[in-house]
Amino acid sequence: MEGGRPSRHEGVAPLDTMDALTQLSFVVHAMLERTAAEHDMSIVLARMLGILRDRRPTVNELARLLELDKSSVSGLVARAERRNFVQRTPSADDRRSVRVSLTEEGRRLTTAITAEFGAEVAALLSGLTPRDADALTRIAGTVVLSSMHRHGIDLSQVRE
Amino acid sequence: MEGGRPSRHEGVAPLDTMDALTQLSFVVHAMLERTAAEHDMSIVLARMLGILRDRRPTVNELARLLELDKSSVSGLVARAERRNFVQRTPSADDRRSVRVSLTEEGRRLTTAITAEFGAEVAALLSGLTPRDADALTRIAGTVVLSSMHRHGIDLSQVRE
DNA sequence: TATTGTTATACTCTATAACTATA
DNA sequence: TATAGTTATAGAGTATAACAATA
Repeated sequence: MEGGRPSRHEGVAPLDTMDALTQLSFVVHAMLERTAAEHDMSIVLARMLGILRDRRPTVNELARLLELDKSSVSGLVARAERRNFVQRTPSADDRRSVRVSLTEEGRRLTTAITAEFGAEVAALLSGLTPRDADALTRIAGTVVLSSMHRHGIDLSQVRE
Repeated sequence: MEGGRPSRHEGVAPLDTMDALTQLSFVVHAMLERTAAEHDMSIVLARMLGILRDRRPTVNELARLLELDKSSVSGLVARAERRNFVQRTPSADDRRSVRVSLTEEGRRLTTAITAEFGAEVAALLSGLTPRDADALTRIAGTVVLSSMHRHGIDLSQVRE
């Protein structure tokens, strides 16, 4: 998880698979956190706004996409609305539902954060050979897809 | 960050790479979260216990390792102590400091979580060819090390 | 004066349970 | 009855600022 391996200061012991993946995950996560924090946002909030870039989901749909309880999403949306990042629109067909969508300011911020994070990722990978960078992208994509498949997640639901 | 489009910026990593890395990070993070949650722990708590496997740091040192404020760590340690995962020992040399260390129960839990998480990672990568699994480990390790180097983190402090 | 750790305070994020208004 | 969403409540996790004890 974090401590422990037979680490040597000289020669730098290679990380084992678990540590390499875990720490890579922490590095990317911390990077996302810093990028979001520069706009006074949490990762979850930035993630929700990212989802809203091309969708107008209901609270329930958002909860499924974020794997959170609907009450958690309700609060998340309320705080985002208070800051004028999103708006709630009564659903036309089902009067119990609301559609959540980005405001102009929310869209602007989301675009900015996405660009900044992309630049950070590029910097993170700048030390890799093009060959390794491509390999990482390809293999990471494979792992993500197989993980979704294992969890029975339909791509068309997630990506649209 | 999450949504779809192949929008592109000059000099910025293609969205494919950014999405692949981000989503891989989320997959691993969610996996850690589930594993920790099975023991009623958060990721941060599990991470702290992992750090304590081979160290007896002060609160300040823990704060540096976890990149948290000392007051956050103080609360984290207090909650962990209340659950009998760690203990605080007055430091011998500096009477302002305390050393934080695992209890027997904390050590047992940490070992269990580490093993479970290792099994999850193995399952996650089981669909990869051995060649790709090795490549992922090697490239992820490279990225992590260069990230640490860029942030001026000394390996001997982190790994020991 | 400076540092270590705790506490007071104030947020965000999260879940469960109870509620409302629709369906 | 069942579902969509909110609210009440409780708790973890986080940071800032103020504090006590020690250096």
